[in-house]
Amino acid sequence: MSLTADLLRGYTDAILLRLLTAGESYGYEMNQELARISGGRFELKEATLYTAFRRLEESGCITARWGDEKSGARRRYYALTPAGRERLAQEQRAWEETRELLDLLLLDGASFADDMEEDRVIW
Amino acid sequence: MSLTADLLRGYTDAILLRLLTAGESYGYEMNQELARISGGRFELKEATLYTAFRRLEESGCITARWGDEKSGARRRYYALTPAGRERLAQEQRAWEETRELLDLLLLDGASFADDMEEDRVIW
DNA sequence: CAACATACCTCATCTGTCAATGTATCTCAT
DNA sequence: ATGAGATACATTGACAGATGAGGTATGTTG
Repeated sequence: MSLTADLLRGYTDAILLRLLTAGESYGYEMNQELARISGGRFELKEATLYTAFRRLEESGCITARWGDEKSGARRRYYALTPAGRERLAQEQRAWEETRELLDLLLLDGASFADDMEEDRVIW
Repeated sequence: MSLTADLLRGYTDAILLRLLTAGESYGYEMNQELARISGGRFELKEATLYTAFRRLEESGCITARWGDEKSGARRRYYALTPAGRERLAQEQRAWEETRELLDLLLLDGASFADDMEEDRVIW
């Protein structure tokens, strides 16, 4: 099972913001970077990627500029804004909370089948 | 920020399956149980809850039966099927993978701003 | 009797992801 | 030089899951 953005739905924006904390970059490169970092496990579909950039630009989390490439395809460079950094920090906190909750709801107390009748409460 | 299913999008089904490993239950009770377990942090909207049950029933992960309550509102009891257990196990594995990936992409290597020029690779 | 809790259900809408498709430039092997 | 493949961005329409708003019905309690 290869991980696509559907499982991380809602965190695409945060992931991109996080990447940009390393400095300005552009879509294609960022997606390659994601593939590299994740050991090939994760990559964004292009449509997902570029809609995310629009969203982030419109909400003031990133700014965009066209690069002045002398050769090769044109590139659109993105950079974090202060609002973007704030948003990232907030999403990171949300992730940590979500992670704990899902750990609790999905994984903790592994064995508790047929325990309902007893006083022993698993959760 | 109160956690709703939108942040855990896609894991609603797994959460319900997990609850049912403790034995047969019905929608309203399961939602209360979720609120209790999560210390009030999490609850499913009713529409989300019941669409999830439909989905799970259609995909053969749970079975449903009407309770024979002598008094009070009628209840629809759900129970895990073998397919449901298998599905849960699979979703649990998916969650663990997703969790590690998001930790990596969102949290690890906290300080690396302006390091792009150097050979020192953060990720 | 009114309010509230219990308990289930459906419909319309919104959001994020994605497949498909299109554009354009450059490199490299044949 | 021609065709394949990589680079790089963009748009469209479809789809799935979550939710707000509304509905039904019963039982309890002030």
